[in-house]
Amino acid sequence: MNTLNTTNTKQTTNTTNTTKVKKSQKQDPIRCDCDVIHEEVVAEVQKKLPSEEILHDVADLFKVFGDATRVRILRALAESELCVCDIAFLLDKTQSAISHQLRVLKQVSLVKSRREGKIMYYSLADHHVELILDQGFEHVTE
Amino acid sequence: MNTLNTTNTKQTTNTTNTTKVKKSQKQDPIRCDCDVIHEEVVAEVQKKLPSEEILHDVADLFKVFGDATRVRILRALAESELCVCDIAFLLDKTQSAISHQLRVLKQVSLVKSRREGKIMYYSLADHHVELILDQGFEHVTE
DNA sequence: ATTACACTTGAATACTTGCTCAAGTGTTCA
DNA sequence: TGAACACTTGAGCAAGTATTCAAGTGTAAT
Repeated sequence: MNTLNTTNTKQTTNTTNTTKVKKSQKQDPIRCDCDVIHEEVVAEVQKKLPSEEILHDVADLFKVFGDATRVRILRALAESELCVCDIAFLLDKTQSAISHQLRVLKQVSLVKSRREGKIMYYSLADHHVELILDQGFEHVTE
Repeated sequence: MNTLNTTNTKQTTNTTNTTKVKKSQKQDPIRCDCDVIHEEVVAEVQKKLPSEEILHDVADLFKVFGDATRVRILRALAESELCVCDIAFLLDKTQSAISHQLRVLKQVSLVKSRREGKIMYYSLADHHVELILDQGFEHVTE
């Protein structure tokens, strides 16, 4: 993220409150290859943007929801605890494929598991997961 | 998704209510390469699973949220309407990269745009977008 | 008209990722 | 102990994707 240095840049007087930033005055490292910056607004937004780390974590979380197989698994687990074989059967995929995906889901704490003999039972980690899912379904089926 | 045919499969009597499905009895096309199926539970879940199409749409929606650059754009637009150049500056990316991402966001109706002279102003399409975003941030920062 | 410029777009590339295959673990039961 | 099996794991591959680069639009001002 670039940082605005309002004191150094010349503010041209115009109606829409935009600023023409001379290329030579631009700070390093600037990759934005354009001139018009709405300085005040940008400075304000800049202050309110969450940290890079949190932004990334949020994206990673949504990334997990961004696969049809995983959404189906989560939707199924929202109905009932299931073993790997059950899920593989339901989704018509191999045990291995499901197991891989369950690992992903577990890494971001969306599902939890318990062992009973040879069988591993998976379920949703908490109710919050369902809330996020439902939000997605709501947006799609409107 | 495979379909259970409860009448055809033999139910073995055991404590955990699981069924051993003989490989020869399995329906086509079954790719699930395991034996234990909790028939009743699976049949119940099967009924409640949303359609393939909706599941896919939901995954596609979340997929859009599953990229750090797009999350940053959305977070920024949640604060204020911005032009492409503003966003490029804020995120330290090229106009082109931002423009590509804005197109993706527009395709799934997460942002809208208006032109004012040479400048295109982008903003969130509706409040619902913010809700989904907030859910993600809430889950991450707990 | 011509120039300037905010933005878009298509192709190419580097990177990511979901699945398969084969091998390995952990548990039960004879 | 050894066989059976539910599940996990790592490597490899095919498909998808974010960014860059270069060229192209649309608008305003001279």
